[in-house]
Amino acid sequence: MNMEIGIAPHAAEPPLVRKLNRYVALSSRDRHALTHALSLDVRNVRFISMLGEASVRPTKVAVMTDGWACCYRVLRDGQRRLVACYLPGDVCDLHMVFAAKPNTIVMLLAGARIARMPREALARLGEAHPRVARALWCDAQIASAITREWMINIAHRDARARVAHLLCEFMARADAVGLMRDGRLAFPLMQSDLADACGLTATHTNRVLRSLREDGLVALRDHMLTVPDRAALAAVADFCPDYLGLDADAAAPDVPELRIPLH
Amino acid sequence: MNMEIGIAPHAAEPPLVRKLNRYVALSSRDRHALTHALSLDVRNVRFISMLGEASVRPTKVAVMTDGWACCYRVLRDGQRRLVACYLPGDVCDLHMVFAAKPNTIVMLLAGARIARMPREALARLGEAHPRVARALWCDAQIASAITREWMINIAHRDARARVAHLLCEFMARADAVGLMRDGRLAFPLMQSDLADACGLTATHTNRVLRSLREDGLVALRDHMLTVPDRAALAAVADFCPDYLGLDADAAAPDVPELRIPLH
DNA sequence: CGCGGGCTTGAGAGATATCAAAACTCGTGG
DNA sequence: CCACGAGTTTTGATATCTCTCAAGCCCGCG
Repeated sequence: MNMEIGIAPHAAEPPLVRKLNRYVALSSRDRHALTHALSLDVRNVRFISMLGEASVRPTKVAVMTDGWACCYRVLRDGQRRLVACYLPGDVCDLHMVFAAKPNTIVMLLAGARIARMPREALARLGEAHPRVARALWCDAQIASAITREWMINIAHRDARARVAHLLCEFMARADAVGLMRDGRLAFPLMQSDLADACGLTATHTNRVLRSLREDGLVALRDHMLTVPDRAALAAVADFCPDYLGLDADAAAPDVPELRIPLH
Repeated sequence: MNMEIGIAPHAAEPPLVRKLNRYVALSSRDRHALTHALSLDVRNVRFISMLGEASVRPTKVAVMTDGWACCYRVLRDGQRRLVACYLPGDVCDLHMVFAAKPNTIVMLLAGARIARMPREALARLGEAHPRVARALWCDAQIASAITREWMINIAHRDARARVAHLLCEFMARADAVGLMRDGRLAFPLMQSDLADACGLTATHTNRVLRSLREDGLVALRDHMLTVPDRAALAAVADFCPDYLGLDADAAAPDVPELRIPLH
């Protein structure tokens, strides 16, 4: 039934490859090299678990292949605050590789699968495949843009809009990697995680979710997020997905000139 | 009187070069190349003014040489929210160069000076000088870490601690580029900018500043920030400067292996 | 001297936090 | 199969921080 068989073995390409290919048109050699590199060290995560150890620079870079992960900032009193979430195709810990003293940790949620590459391997890949390197810069900048957007969300919107905005973002990102099934998304975060990401208390997040549910905008039950009318939710959230860099066409006009090696 | 003459013409090196040299030990050829590239297009800013145009990808990358700049996220209703501030040595708009549709604008404050490099020139520089490229990655990741910290600040701390934290960060960064003069810092931001960066209203920020002033922690007058006891302010703010990557020694252990070209 | 932008202060409203407890879910062991 | 218990969600009542609106003040500038 798969009519794409004649075109390319796309199904075999990891989500990261497909994503990067949207930012920068990669050659088939580029894609193969990255796909291969991502196939050498794959790990399945049965239960929620930490990726690496707190405050030590990872020697490998981890890429989500399946499932969800969360990045927490660890405060000095031991508290944790959610600062990012990762879906398939996202690089989890590049920021820690460059930090002298990483102050974040990544938690892999149950059911996640990651591919890991030694940082030297990634570096060599970047040198041999400059378009891949450029795409990784784009990706890192988009990750940054997402953080900025979370900051704006927390600083600027009221609780209802915050939660709605976060959910819209998750759906947009999930959509881009084919995780949405007619308005439904397997959603492993707890309400307290959502609260944390929105700068709210769990109690108040619960009330907000109820209010959204009562308005028929959102149903969150059994680890399943259902949004009957995404446009309506986006209106509540003032959500504009441009920052995610997802619309393939508008993607970075193929300007091959800006490159900075990832050393 | 300058006893450093015999060592190196450090004074001539732009702040960015000195900063990058802390992340990655640069060769003198690296430093010269970057210094030269930063000397070709220098611009003085008399009055507050926009860098580039809203939502157009810059063709040149701007680097602060002197003074202050602010980066705003532009919301759909035309409002602006402060998402970053730049001091000498900071790259202003690299994130816009990679974005398909930049949603931020950079404002240069009166008295700022910037150096601009065409992005192709930066790319070539990165290829010819891999250590510079790696340092630019580090710098971008630190910029990201600062954004994360602002997010935590807004989400996690009360108004007093927020303002104190932001001021601590500014002082630490200013210190690193030699802008502090015995506990005093020329401080061009208005209270409403501070408020914006902290996710507070200007009114409440004013009250917080008064409270900090009454406790003898902060004096902000005549565009001059005075902090008699930085440790005391840091305690109020729960400030830990590690994320700024400023302590030269702890800086990225010279691991030359991770490079991704900036294409 | 008058004017405007930024700073300061006040009073009241409102959104969100805090504290507390009940209801529900799900895996586990008896 | 049921009971248990930990973790999660839900609800309620109250406290409080921050916002909103409004006015006065200060100072530099035309």
